[in-house]
Amino acid sequence: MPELPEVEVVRRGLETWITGRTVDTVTVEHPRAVRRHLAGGADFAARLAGRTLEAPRRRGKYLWIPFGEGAVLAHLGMSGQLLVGAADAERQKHLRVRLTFTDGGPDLRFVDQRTFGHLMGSDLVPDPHGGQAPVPAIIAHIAADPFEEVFDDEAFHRNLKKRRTGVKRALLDQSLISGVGNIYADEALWHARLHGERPTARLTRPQAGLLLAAARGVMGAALDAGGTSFDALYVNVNGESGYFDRSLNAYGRRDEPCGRCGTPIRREVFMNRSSFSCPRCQPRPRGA
DNA sequence: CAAGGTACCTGTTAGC
DNA sequence: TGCTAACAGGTACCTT
Repeated sequence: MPELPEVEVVRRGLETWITGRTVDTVTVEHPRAVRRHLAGGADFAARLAGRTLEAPRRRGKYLWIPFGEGAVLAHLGMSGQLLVGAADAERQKHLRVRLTFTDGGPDLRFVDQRTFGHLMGSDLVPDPHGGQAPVPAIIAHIAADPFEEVFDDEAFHRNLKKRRTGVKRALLDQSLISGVGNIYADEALWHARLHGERPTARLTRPQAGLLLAAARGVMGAALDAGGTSFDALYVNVNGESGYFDRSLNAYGRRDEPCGRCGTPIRREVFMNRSSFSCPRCQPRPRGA
């Protein structure tokens, strides 16, 4: 599933392949792919056609390609792919949007099986979190991600203290910290030896620091490995899957021994999804 | 306003 | 063999 590292791999691929190229045609193959572009698919296409694309940018799991005062914003959802390939390549079964370029070179395709992803046009506004570069207005509520210079570790801890929720919920809350999804949340919690239902209000500053370091560590390692792949759904911009799942310590490892203490990893259902943790290293908080 | 539940989706796999 | 249920889960939206 595309979380921050996977989206960054896609961004880098796009940077190589589409920066400076001018869009020729835009074909929306499925209206759901542009459902958040409220003016509709025809408007989406019209806003993009003829534009020269600048270097793609990213915050958390959101990716955007600026052009002048606006941008095309992408979220890959669970299964979205942005594929650069030969303009005459076979049509993918789940092709949602296709862009061709005036140079006649490789096209750009948004392919998305489960359709949770989307593309949309958005105006750019000054970064509400203090960054130098403008950001799409529609993601103003998305927090900086932990690899950004403007991410404030102390503010993150202060915000955790103010919350009345569990630490995994907080990690998945993109308005507190962006880019972390279910997989890297479980991995970061395992490294920090915290159960996901530990109340954020009682996290010490060292614990919060350890958690941030763990999140940066696991996502950085995944980025170095070129993104994680658990099934054929995630493919980077060049169509090649990344490999990282062997490095996972908790996620998806039910009943396998914990890498620290050997206790079988447990699976719990939380927020309608799976959570994996070590029963010994990450004991449930009392009363939870 | 914070917190938490749920709809939205489709392909694969486990189980009977 | 064929069917059904569970599962994968990010985000907007809704209710409390």
